Amino acid sequence: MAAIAGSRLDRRKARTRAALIHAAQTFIAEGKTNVAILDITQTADVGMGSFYNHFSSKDELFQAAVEDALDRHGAALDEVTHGIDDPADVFAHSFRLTGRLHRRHPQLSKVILNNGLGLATSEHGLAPRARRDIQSAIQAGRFTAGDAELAFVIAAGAALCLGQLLHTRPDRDDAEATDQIAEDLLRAFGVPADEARQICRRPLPELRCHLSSDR
Amino acid sequence: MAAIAGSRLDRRKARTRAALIHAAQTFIAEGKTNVAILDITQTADVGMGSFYNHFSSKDELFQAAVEDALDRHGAALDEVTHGIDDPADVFAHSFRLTGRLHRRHPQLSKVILNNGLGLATSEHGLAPRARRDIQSAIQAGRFTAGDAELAFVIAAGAALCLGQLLHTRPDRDDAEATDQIAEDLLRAFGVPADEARQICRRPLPELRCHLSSDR
DNA sequence: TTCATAAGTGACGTTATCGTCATCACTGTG
DNA sequence: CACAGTGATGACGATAACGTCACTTATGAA
Repeated sequence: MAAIAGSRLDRRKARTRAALIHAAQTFIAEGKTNVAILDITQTADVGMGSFYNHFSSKDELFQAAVEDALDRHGAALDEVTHGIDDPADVFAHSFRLTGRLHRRHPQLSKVILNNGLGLATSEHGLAPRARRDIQSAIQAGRFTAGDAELAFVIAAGAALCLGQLLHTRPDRDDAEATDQIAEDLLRAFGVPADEARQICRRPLPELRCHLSSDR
Repeated sequence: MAAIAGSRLDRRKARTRAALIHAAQTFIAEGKTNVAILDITQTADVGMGSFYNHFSSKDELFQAAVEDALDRHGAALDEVTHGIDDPADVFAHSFRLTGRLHRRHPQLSKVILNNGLGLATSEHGLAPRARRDIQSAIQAGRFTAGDAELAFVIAAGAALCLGQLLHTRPDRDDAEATDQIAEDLLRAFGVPADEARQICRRPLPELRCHLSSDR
């Protein structure tokens, strides 16, 4: 009866729901947020009527789809940065990995970018984690920025626009651009220049897959 | 026959077109991009049939509405910064005035934010002006940033997320937050700290109105 | 004054999307 | 094996938005 088991019936329901969410993410990734519900259910390969067993409106589905995508990525970041002590390094790791995500997982990236700024102030997904990391770094004296919220604004904006840049200019080296911006941000937040450079050159761990498609 | 005159008939046509664009901007500002064409024409106080005399689709109208809004703001910025010599100061002026716009002209601000990241890479509107200013500052040796494009990414992202923050947290002082971020950006781009602070405390000129509503 | 043209108008037939509902399929239990 | 419950399904009527078109009004030239 737990969330995991639920045995069969629950699993079937979850599968249908996941198929709908994944279809929605596909459409979002293509910028198509005006698709008909019928199109969504056909893409998800479920019956039209099934839609209303799970969501009462298209907006509700899209919202769930975005939350799903972000929670997956956020959880993956938490997993990877779990053992890092230096808060500045945690921030840098998260930023650099998120920057690399735009090319490695274009669908997830576009889900994020299409919802864009709304996510920056959301209480779910990446924003609260980023705020948490920045706050930690300030409290630990690693960042000297006075206002964590403004530091977050700069970092979030850079992350979003960087994603846009990487999609628009396929010729640009994503890792190089991401690391350069991460370094700039660290300096802007008060980390000494040489140290910022060193942190942003450390090797990065692999991130596990995050989209519902990546079973 | 010039763009200005066109005498009467052209002016009438332009008025109808402007009414449609303004109506579209109103809806965009409310986050309503799914409104029916009939709603738009009613808001614009023109006949339903008139719509197709000017635009062949809703998307076309919305695109025109966004371009209109941005061009107005960009032109206003150019006007105000025309006489400033120091490129870093031009950048700071533009950024600080754009930050203040979010509260002073919420409608225009929301038009920008709703289109969000797409604008950052657009060839029209604010993006090319910002790139131009940053490039000038780098060439003049005022910014030491190596890559103008990455500097632009950080600045554009900060401007957008700042707008989102100011709409989400009405309690925050918009001028203070904007100037603080402008100062952070100048430092990130290589302007000495004390100079950055000084530049971002200079008094600002008034910006003329920019929306088609503000005749 | 008369005519030609450009723009404005809204009613109307067409099309697409919605959301419901009766029914079916699957699951687990007694 | 029969029965109850939960979810899946797609056809269907209702609704809403679309885009056209025949007509009116405004403009400017002859």
